[in-house]
Amino acid sequence: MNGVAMGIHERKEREKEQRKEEIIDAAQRIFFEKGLIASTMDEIAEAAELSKGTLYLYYSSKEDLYLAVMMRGMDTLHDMYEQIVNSDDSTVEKIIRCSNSYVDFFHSNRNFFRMFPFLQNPRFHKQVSEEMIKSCGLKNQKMWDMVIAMLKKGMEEGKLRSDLNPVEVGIIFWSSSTALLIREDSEGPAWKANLNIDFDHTLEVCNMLLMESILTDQGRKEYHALKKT
Amino acid sequence: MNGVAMGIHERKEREKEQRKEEIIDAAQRIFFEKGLIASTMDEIAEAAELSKGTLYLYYSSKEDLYLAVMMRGMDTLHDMYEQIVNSDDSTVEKIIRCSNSYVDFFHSNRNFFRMFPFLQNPRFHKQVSEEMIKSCGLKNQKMWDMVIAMLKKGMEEGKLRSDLNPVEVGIIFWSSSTALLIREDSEGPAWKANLNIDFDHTLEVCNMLLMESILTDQGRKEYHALKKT
DNA sequence: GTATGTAATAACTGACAGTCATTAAATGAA
DNA sequence: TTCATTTAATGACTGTCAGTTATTACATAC
Repeated sequence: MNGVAMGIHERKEREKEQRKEEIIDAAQRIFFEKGLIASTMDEIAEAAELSKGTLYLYYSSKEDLYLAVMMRGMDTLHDMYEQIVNSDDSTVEKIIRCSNSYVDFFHSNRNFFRMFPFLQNPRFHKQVSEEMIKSCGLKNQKMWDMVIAMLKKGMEEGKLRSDLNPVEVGIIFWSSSTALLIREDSEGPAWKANLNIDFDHTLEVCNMLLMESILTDQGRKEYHALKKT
Repeated sequence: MNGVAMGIHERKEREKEQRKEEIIDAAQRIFFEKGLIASTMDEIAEAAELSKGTLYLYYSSKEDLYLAVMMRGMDTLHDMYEQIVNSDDSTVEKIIRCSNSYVDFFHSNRNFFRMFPFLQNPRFHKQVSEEMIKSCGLKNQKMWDMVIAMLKKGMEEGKLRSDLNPVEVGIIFWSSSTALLIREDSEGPAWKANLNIDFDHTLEVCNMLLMESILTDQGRKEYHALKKT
């Protein structure tokens, strides 16, 4: 292989990546509109201006393609968290900002948010390639690591109760927020109409109740001061 | 119509109900084993020793049949809660027992529990008959009413903070418990292996943190006394 | 014993995920 | 420039499955 051949090889590699992105673009439009079940590979192929067979040269199943789209959402969320965690705010402030960001993400990226529960259905995973699962898990891991490190630091600073397990605290916050937002998405209007419940408010209350319990006296003082501003 | 004819009519009615139950029996076996997606109506028909066409005389779609099975699980859960709420335990005690019962239900009826998230996916609902949705919603409503009434009573008794909305408190407890149990089901072993997290313990911590925050001083005293026994 | 209504069937249809034999295009050597 | 070879793309095809429908079998009523 000479220099020219190498250049072609690299260009092809680049074009392949580009094609993969174009396919995700098309898939995103269709999945956002109709969800996983109602979207068909033929539709996505048409939207991508490719034949269906070609899609399978780049992604090994519909579910793989679905995950590829979802990963973009995870990237967005990851970047938001990274920015917060790496800021020079105090830990208490960071925790508050992380909670708020999750709600913001829900409101401004609802279509991505709706994809996340897919991961929780183990029965779907059988359709998904091992590679994609690993890639997804890695991204997830990175996000958790950041959050857990933040909580651990809060404990070392004496802001958070150090008799708690930071991993457990992370799971509790994340899970309860996610659950309330999923409910808001699927049943929000009904609860609003029947019992005048606003889920955004409910989530605030939930976080407030949990914060009250996980903070030390020192942390709680800071928390209340911050809430007033 | 004479008396004899009426008797036949009633018998037929009875047999029809019985057939419906037999179909649910068969569906339950298949759905438990393979989940919604991987189960086929042909399999269920074979398990019920009927033709597929006959299933559609009794249930209008696969999803309807799935919900019919799920409702059995909801009945079980409903009965557990009814018994607790109607007992003569104190309100604080009832709340604790409700939380524990939910975990018990998860462990002894995991196949039913796995069906519940189906309700949270709005995209599936299009396949389900209006009638079945209504029937399901009603059962749900009854459970919520019980729980909310219990919490309201706790506030009136001065055990729970009365500046909180009992509906919101109910949603928060229910959602966070559900979320943690779903996670336990799908990712439990992985978290146990990687970070030595036990979700049953995490859920206990979560409930403890929330309880600490929602109880009044009086309620908290009772709570701690009860926890020691 | 025959007409009528009801329960059940099984062959059929349409939709869709995924495959594969074939075609078209780009590349590189002669 | 020509032609062989590799790579990308196609679209017709297959198998599966939810849901339908024309037909059959049977119980009831007269």
